[in-house]
Amino acid sequence: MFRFPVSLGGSRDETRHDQITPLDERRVVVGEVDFFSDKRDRVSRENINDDEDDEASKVHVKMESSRVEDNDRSRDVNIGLNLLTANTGSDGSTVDDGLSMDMEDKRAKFENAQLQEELKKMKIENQRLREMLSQATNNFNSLQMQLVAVMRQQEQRNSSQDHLLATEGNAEGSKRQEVQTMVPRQFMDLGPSSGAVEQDAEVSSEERTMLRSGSPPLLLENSNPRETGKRLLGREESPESESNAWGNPNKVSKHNPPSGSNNNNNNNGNRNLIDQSAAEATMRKARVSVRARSEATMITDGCQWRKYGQKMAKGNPCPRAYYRCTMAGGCPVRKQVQRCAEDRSILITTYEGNHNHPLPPAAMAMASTTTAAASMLLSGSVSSQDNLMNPTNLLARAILPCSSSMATISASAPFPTITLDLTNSPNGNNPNMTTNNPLMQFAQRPGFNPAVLPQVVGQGLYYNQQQSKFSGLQLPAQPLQMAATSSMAESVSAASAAIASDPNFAAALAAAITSIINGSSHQNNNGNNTNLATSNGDNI
DNA sequence: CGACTTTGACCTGCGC
DNA sequence: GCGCAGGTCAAAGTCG
Repeated sequence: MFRFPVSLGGSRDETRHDQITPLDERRVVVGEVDFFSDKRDRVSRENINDDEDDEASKVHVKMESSRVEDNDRSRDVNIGLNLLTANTGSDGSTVDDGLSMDMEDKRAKFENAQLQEELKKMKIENQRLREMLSQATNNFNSLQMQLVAVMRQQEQRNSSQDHLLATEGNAEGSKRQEVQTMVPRQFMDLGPSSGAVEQDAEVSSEERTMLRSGSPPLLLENSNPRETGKRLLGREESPESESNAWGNPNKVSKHNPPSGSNNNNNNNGNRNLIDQSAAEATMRKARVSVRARSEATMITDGCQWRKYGQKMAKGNPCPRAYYRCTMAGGCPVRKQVQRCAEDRSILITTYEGNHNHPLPPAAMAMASTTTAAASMLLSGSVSSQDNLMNPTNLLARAILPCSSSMATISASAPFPTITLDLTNSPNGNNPNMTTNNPLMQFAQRPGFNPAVLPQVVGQGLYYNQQQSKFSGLQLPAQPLQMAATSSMAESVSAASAAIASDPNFAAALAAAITSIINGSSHQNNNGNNTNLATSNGDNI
């Protein structure tokens, strides 16, 4: 009995090519015809390429010499020519002066062609370097602008602090500043902690041992009362309460302040808790939006979803669908799916929340992507495009080592949202992305399934998340470090090379992303280590 | 029969 | 205070 492959969508041709059964002879004929036509196409394409090459050399040779036909022949036998010139045997004995002149001529033309090839390569390389330079310049400008913004913020903070000092006293003001500076850190802690089950399932045993033996949480918490509240709050949250919080963010803002005011008569404590609840609310509202071209109604991300609502959004003729994760009861993760109003082939999927249950690898990847993106989004103090250039934003650097147009952070949206745009085409506005961004190289492969990319991204980001987790817990990140590449540029080129050479694009991409992230995390770990130094001083 | 989708009603925040 | 828009709920319908 033979089972015929059933394709429930996607390209049928692939399965037909792969699985041909003896009873399938009629289809084999079709397959053979198709294959032949492919092959013929390929052959003809190669011929065309050869012709193009010949055309190029012809053009060149025409400038050098009028004997075009010889050039064609020399192109055809250029390897043989080398052998002939090296061979002074029997053939050589019959060569007269006229023929040797002809051979020399051919050799010269061959060398010309080689030089032409090298020149072409150099031009391409030159162009690439120029593009990299312009991007580096852009990055530099962005960083410079960000630095200015940060300095301005610092100034504003100082001025407001002075005001506080005048009104509330020194201690109050300094504590307030500390709270402000701690908020991003808290975000980094919150993300992983909220998905504790999922995280723990993936952390290796050694890492867990390190977590427990290296720095007992209670010790840390007791030693640093400022962080105690935050950590306890982050960890003691039951999935149910979190689910409620995610389900209705407004409830958070309603419920949390009274609890804070009940527990603390101290103004400082109140402020801390209010800040915490606000920060948590912000974290929970953080969203990761993925734009991808897809005809399907939904991106398959490995999770089970249940639709719980549909609404017509203003300004978009396509309805917005609301889904809830049903892989575990009370999972707070939700997603919205909507087609783009301008281009209906673009599917916009917006995720929010962290899963509270173990996930299959594919789903885990997407979950890691959203969590990491949310952490990245909220770990920075500024919600702007410039923030993407912050070296600590691993996601940004992992996804856009060379370009900032693939992901954007929206500060104007009601919730902080990071958008991963996978819809840019090679013919789009930013051709640099295709040449320098390994993700885009992958995304633009024929037959690329947009649903796969977030998963692959997630695989890489997952390691990021782990590192964020550790850094959030004030643990040394060095044991997790792998051999870091010397620079981002090397990582990118290595990634490109890996993808280009490996037929298994998914595996190659995973390797590439890992290498990129290693490069990033190396830089980031340096940053973390500086944090570590200060926080260790507090904690120990 | 259970899981899922559909769809109208309801709740909440926000701007005027 | 009112209306609007976004988001959620829950009853009814559908499907395997």
